[in-house]
Amino acid sequence: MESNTATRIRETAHDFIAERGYFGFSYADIAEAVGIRKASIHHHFPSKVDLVVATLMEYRAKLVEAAGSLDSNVTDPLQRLKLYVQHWAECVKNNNRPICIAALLSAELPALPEEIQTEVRLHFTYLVSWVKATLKDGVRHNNIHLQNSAEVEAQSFVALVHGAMISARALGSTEIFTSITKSALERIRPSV
Amino acid sequence: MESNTATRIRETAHDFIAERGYFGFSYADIAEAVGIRKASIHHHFPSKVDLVVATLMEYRAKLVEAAGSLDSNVTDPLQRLKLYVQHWAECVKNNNRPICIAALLSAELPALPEEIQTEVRLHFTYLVSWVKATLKDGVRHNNIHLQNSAEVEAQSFVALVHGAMISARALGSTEIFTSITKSALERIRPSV
DNA sequence: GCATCCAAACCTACTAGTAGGTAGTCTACC
DNA sequence: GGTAGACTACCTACTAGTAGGTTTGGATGC
Repeated sequence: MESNTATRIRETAHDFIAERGYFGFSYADIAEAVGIRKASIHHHFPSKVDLVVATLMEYRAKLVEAAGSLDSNVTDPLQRLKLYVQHWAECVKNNNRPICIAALLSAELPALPEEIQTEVRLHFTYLVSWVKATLKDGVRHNNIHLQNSAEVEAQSFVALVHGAMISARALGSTEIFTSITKSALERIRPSV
Repeated sequence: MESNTATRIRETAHDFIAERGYFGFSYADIAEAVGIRKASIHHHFPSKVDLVVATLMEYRAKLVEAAGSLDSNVTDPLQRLKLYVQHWAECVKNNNRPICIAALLSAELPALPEEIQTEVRLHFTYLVSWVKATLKDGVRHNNIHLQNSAEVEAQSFVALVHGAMISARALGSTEIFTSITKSALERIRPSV
């Protein structure tokens, strides 16, 4: 099992990536935030690539878990997407990792090491596939109404949420994130 | 008037920012790409902040010019938005600065110097206002159909385009950008 | 109960290399 | 002869990463 310190290092890395991207933080920054020495981070994560890959793997595992939990606990597919969006609205509002780190890392993707690129791609693939499955489930139950193929609608939904995070950060406005995503959810709601 | 070298430095900076973000490139990288020495860049742009601010100012000036040109040369508002999207589709396809640098910098905004944050915000404000005005113009001429307020629709449009750039980069697919934006334009087209 | 051993965790002190930035010099041209 | 633009040579601060020693907290043997 992963030690407490390793977890704290990983969580701090997540915080920094969400705030600054891959090149925007150093082992020294993490060492100071966690309250240990730089060399101790290397003990847990030999290289920066190892640390970021571990962070992304944990991040994706949490997504898979949360999505699975929604799937089995919330019967209404539209409601599942609403809860997904609501989660991010909370993050934006509280300025607590208000951006998906996979989306942020994707922005600087060509400059990132191959192993990290792979993890970022896996996150996008999974996220889109979950949204697509949820949309399809909604269509099947007459709970969601689509104007396009589930594939394109899922891609659009993911892109819109990521874009909304970025706009919210640019303009320092939680309101922007909530209004954009609210209107997106309204659009796929069946008109009774 | 700005010297040829200064322009080349600025253009190269734009390339690097679009590829790697603010922290992902150095004066040494630019010096090598342009074919001069590091110190010569400092002659034209004393600090990295100066360089990036100048790059963003030029970028915004180009946007204002292009938008003004569309406004006066293309009467059809929906067509203006189509051409805007098409411009980006070309960039994505040719891998030529395939991401809006304001959107990319916005992702790492909290870590950026104040002067750069200001320029990023100005870009977003202008872009949303132009899209909003174009949407309103389309509604007035029965050329565009909106389900929400022009403000929210403009915010959503900008967010969707930025998110589509990021998804395209993540999955290495031009196709994703075009299909997402195409469906967005279809949605605001009046159903005859 | 207590010495011994071991490994994980953490440390200090260091490396080579790179970051942004500066001082001062040379050259070409109006 | 002044200025723009480029240069060499340098600075300090920081980067990721390493070498090697110290502390810590069990498990084991007697």
